[in-house]
Amino acid sequence: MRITEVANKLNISPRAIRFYEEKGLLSPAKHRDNQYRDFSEQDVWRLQTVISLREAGMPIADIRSALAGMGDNDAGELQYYLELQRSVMMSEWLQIKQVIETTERMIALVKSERSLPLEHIFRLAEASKELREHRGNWQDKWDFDLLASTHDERVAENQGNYADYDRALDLIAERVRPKDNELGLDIGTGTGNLAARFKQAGARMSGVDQSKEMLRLCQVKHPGLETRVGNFLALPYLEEQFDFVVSSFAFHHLGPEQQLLSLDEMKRVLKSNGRIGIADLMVSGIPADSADSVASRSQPPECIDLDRLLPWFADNGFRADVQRVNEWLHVLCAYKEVESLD
DNA sequence: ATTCTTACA
DNA sequence: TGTAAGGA
Repeated sequence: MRITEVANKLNISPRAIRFYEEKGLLSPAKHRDNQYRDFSEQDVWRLQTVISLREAGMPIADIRSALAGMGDNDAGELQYYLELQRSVMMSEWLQIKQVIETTERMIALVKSERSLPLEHIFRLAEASKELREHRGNWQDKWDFDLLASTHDERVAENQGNYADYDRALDLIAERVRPKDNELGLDIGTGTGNLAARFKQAGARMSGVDQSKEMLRLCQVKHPGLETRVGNFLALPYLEEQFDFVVSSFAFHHLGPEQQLLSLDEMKRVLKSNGRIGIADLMVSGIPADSADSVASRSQPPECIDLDRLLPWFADNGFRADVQRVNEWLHVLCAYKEVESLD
């Protein structure tokens, strides 16, 4: 196929194709006499991959390394990158939604009073700045795969805590009480240990993880789970999809602010009467003069501060209760508060 | 008529 | 990446 034909079929300009070639993303054969490019099916397929990844906002340089990692015509790898694309688009969509919301508030302000507070303008500016910078966030997602290969070993090493780990997973399943055919989401599902418990109880489970390697292992262990590559702060699902959202030993990886954002995300994908269950390392009542006492406390490297988390549940109409498994390990369950009609 | 390369916006 | 120019 000649370049114009390919360009028309893929809806891009010939110039773009030559540009990608110049950047080392393609290397179509060229005719001996006239130097006309001749695109094989494989070339076209590869080019389509480039286009898809570009549309997801991936920089040329990253596409090059991604393509280097996968052979030609590798559908499995492409699926992963397309899932990554969905994940990124979801996250951009959320940010756009925020910009729309602040814009609407500004419109309302301009309507009522004619003044427009300066701080709102700044807020809008920062929001769109984040949106622009977001296209550079691909790099973060690469590193997680390095951890994945080690994951199984680390879990195996954790035998000391394994009893409690298992007990916590049982406990969370017991508290959330999945019913037959309910839809559930496991965030940071890893190799699917927690999700599998809920699936056995009759629920239809989806699992999100940042690492494709992790999900690959998960698919092998639990073929019945639907898995998606995604971020805790931008779950790759639409609103009100799930009856419950659960997570184990993943939440503490987030910073304090991110934990709250993540709860917002959980609420977004939850149905109106949805439940939340979290099993993780948690502490409460850290003394105000924390500097000394925290240092003196023994183990927790990263830990969830319940005093920060619990107010969120109250503010968002959840009734939360915490059950202690051991000194650090807790199980937090939250149910939608039922309006009392008296 | 098409495509190619190169330079520049 | 788009556009323009000059050649094959």
